[in-house]
Amino acid sequence: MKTQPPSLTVGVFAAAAGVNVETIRFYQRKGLLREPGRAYGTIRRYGESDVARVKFVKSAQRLGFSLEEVAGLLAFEDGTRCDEARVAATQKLHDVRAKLDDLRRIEAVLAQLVDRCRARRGAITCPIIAALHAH
Amino acid sequence: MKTQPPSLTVGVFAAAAGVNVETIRFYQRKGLLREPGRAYGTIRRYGESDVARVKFVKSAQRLGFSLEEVAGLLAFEDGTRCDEARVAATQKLHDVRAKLDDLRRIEAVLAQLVDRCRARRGAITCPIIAALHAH
DNA sequence: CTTCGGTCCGTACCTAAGTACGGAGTCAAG
DNA sequence: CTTGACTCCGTACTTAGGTACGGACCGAAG
Repeated sequence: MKTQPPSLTVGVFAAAAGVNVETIRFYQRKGLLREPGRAYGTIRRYGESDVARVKFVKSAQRLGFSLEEVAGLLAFEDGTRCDEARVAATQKLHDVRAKLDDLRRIEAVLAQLVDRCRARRGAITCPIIAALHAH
Repeated sequence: MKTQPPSLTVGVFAAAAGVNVETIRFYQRKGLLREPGRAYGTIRRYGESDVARVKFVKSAQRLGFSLEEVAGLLAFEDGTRCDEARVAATQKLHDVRAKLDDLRRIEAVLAQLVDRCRARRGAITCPIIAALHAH
């Protein structure tokens, strides 16, 4: 596992992570991302792990985690003490599983809709709501 | 299936749906919720189906759907033409499945972390990022 | 050693999704 | 028929998550 030294400028870094430079700065202000020290000069350099981190933030966000929650997830990676991490991770695991259940329900209903629709049964009054109704 | 007539005032309705009154009005402005006509008087009445609808919106939101996307999902229920519905639903189905994949990945990593942590292997440098790294 | 794109930083602005406010109207109970 | 709680409506404010702006500075290329 070669951990190459930080070598990317913000511009390159941001592009690699698929966000814009301002977002990087924003995440730094929020404490989601370190501000690398700037050896030899006043310009900061970033590494691949930073890119991965930002990509992770974006993925988690798409799944409905707020930046604050993402910060919680990232804390595990950042070496919180084992006990705290376990408790927090267990909690998050519950959350995630609840989300999975909900999503699976939606998936089932959508799949069914598409299916019925394909079978051309005239007016399909799709019961998406009904399906979710069961909480 | 008894569809009782609208009989709830906004206040009761909002409480039943677990949101506040202003949110109801907001959803109406956004077209996510009908504004019931007000038979006999100037006060609006809502029914159980409205409650279900709002609850659905809230569920979908928790899963990372924006109100706009939720509106899209609800359009199926509201009887769009079959062809359009099928196309849109198919698209949504892809989205949902992508979300499911991501969530499952996170679930796996979290479960693994909790597990390892329970086994007390000292400092766990949890590779949440690495796991998500594979997109 | 100039030059010109990139960085740095503070501050201002933007959209989504609500929340709050205040005045006017309503309606059921006393 | 008055009161007090609730509704209605427009408008303004708030929070999260960014985006945009503009002046000063840096640093590699010519």
